Amino acid sequence: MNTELVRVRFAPSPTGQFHIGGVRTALYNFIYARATGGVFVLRIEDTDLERSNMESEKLHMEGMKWLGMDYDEGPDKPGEFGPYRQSERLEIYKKYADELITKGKAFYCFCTDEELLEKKEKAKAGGLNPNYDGTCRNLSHDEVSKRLQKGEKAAVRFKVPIKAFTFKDRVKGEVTFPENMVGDFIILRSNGLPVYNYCCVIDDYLMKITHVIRGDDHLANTLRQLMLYEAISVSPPEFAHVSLIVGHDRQKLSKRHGATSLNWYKDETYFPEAVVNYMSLLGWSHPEEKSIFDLEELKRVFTIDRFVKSPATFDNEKFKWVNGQHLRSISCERLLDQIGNILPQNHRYFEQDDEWRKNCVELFREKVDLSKDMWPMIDRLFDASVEQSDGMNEINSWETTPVIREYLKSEMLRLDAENREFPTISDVNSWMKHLKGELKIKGKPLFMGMRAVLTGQDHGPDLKMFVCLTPVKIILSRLE
RNA sequence: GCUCCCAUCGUCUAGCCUGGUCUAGGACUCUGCCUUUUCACGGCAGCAACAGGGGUUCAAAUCCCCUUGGGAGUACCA
Repeated sequence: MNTELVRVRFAPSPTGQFHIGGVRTALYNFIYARATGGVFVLRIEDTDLERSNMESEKLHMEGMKWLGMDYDEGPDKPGEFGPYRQSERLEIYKKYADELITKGKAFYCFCTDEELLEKKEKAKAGGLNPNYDGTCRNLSHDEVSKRLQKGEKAAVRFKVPIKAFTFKDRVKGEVTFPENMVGDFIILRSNGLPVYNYCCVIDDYLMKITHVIRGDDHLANTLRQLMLYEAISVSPPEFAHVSLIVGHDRQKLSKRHGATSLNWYKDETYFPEAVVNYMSLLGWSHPEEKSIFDLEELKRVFTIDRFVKSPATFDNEKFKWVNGQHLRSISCERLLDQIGNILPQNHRYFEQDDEWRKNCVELFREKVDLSKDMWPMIDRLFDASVEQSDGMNEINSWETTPVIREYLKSEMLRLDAENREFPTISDVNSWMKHLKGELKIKGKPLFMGMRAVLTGQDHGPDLKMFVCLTPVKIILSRLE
C-alpha cells in the first residue's frame, strides 16, 4: 500500500449557500483524512470573480465548524502550502501557464466570443463536434507578440494531445476517454484569470493532494486534468468520483427541489450529528449496515470501497427519522441549549426553573423527530383553552367525568390557596387513589377523564408528568 | 448530436469483484399486533425489488453482449 501521507481537500466555490451536496463531499474527504491520519485542506475556489463573495466563504467555513469538520489547512489556518484562496495564487497560475506556452504545450488565442460561437454553430450544423477549430494554434511567434503588443485581448489555450486517456477511479473503476473528446481548452481567460480545470490541477499538485474525492459531475473534467498533469510531468492523484445526490425527479439536487442549503436544515433544528449521519449514508454504506452512528464511529469504519456507484435520492423522511434518533440520545444540556434558541425570548418557558425545563424537554423529546416540533407542545402547557373534538365530547358524556371534574377542581383550588405553582407527582397519585378508592372510578374512565379535564385534550404525553409541568392556574381555568 | 457514467423493494441500501450459502438481507415509509390503561418511543409481524432480452455455465442478482431507461459533461462556470 501507499505509505505516503494522505492529503485531501474540500474545494468549494464560494458563490452562495453551503449546498448539501458540498457538505457530503466535504464530509467524505474529512473522514478519509481522519481515518487515515492524513491532512484535510480547505481551498477556496474563487476564480469566478463575478459570483464569488466573502459571505459565502464565511458560510462554508462556519458550516464546516458547525458540523465538526475541522480542517488542518485553509484560508484561516495557514499551512506550508498556502495561500488557500485561488484568487491569491494568480501569479502561480500565470507562471505555469507561461511555462506551458514556452514548451509549446499551450498557446495564445485571440478569437473573440462571437467568432467562437459562430464556429461552434457551424460545426454543429455540419455534424462535426463543436471543439475549438485551432485557428490560433499555430500562429507564428512574431504574429503573437505583435498582436499582444497591440493590446489585443488573448486567452491561453491548452494544446490537447491526440490520444485516449485511461485512469483508475476508486469508485467507478477503469474509465477511458477516447481521443478527440475535447478540443483545445482555455486555461487562462483573456482577463488573466485561470479556469477551474487548470488551477485545480496546479493547486492539487502544489498542495500535494493525494486523493481527490468529489462529485460524479467532475468525472468528465478528469480528462482535461489528466492532460494537464501529463503536460507538467506530474503523476495525478487518486480519484474517487462519488455519485450525485438527486431529487425525487432523479435530477441533480438543486434549488428547485426546495431546501438544499445546510443552513436551512440548521434552522429547521436538525442536529449537526444527524446531518453528518444522514449525508454519509447517501452513496455510502456502513460495513455492518448500521444506520445510526456518529462522526467518531465513521472515522473508525470509513473506507473508500463502500461507495455506491448509482445516484442517491435525497429523502427528507428518512433524514428526519435519523434526526429523531439523535434527538433521543443527545445530552439534556444540548437539548436545553437548542430549545432555548428556538423559543421566543418572552416565552413562559424561560420563567421556569432549571428542574422544570429539564423535565419538560425530557418529556417531549420522545415524541418528536425535530426539536422545533416541541414548541407547540410546550405552548400547550400554558394554554388554558379546552379542545373541542369528538373524543372530548365522548369523554364528557360519561357520567364519571363531571365527578372527576368536581373533585379535581376542589383539589386545584386548595393548591392555589396554598400558593402552589405546580402539582407534584404525589398530588396526582393521591388524586388517583381518592378517585379509585372513594369514588370507585377506575380504568379508562379514570385516566381519560382526568386527562380531558386536566389537560383539555384527549391525547398527549405521559399524564402525570404533563400535569406536573402545567401551572395550577392554567389547569384551574381549564376546569372552569 | 457526441462522450462518459449508472441500473436490486416507492426510497436509502447489503449481496456482485472471488457465480452455488439468495425461496435476495437490513433501514425509512405504510399496515397489523404487543407494550404503554393516552400518545410517542420500543418490540414483533406483514406489504414490497434483482429493468428487458440474449449468451457463458451443471448453476447467474452476481460474468459477457445488446436493448431500454436514467444521470452527468460537452463554457473565457465550478
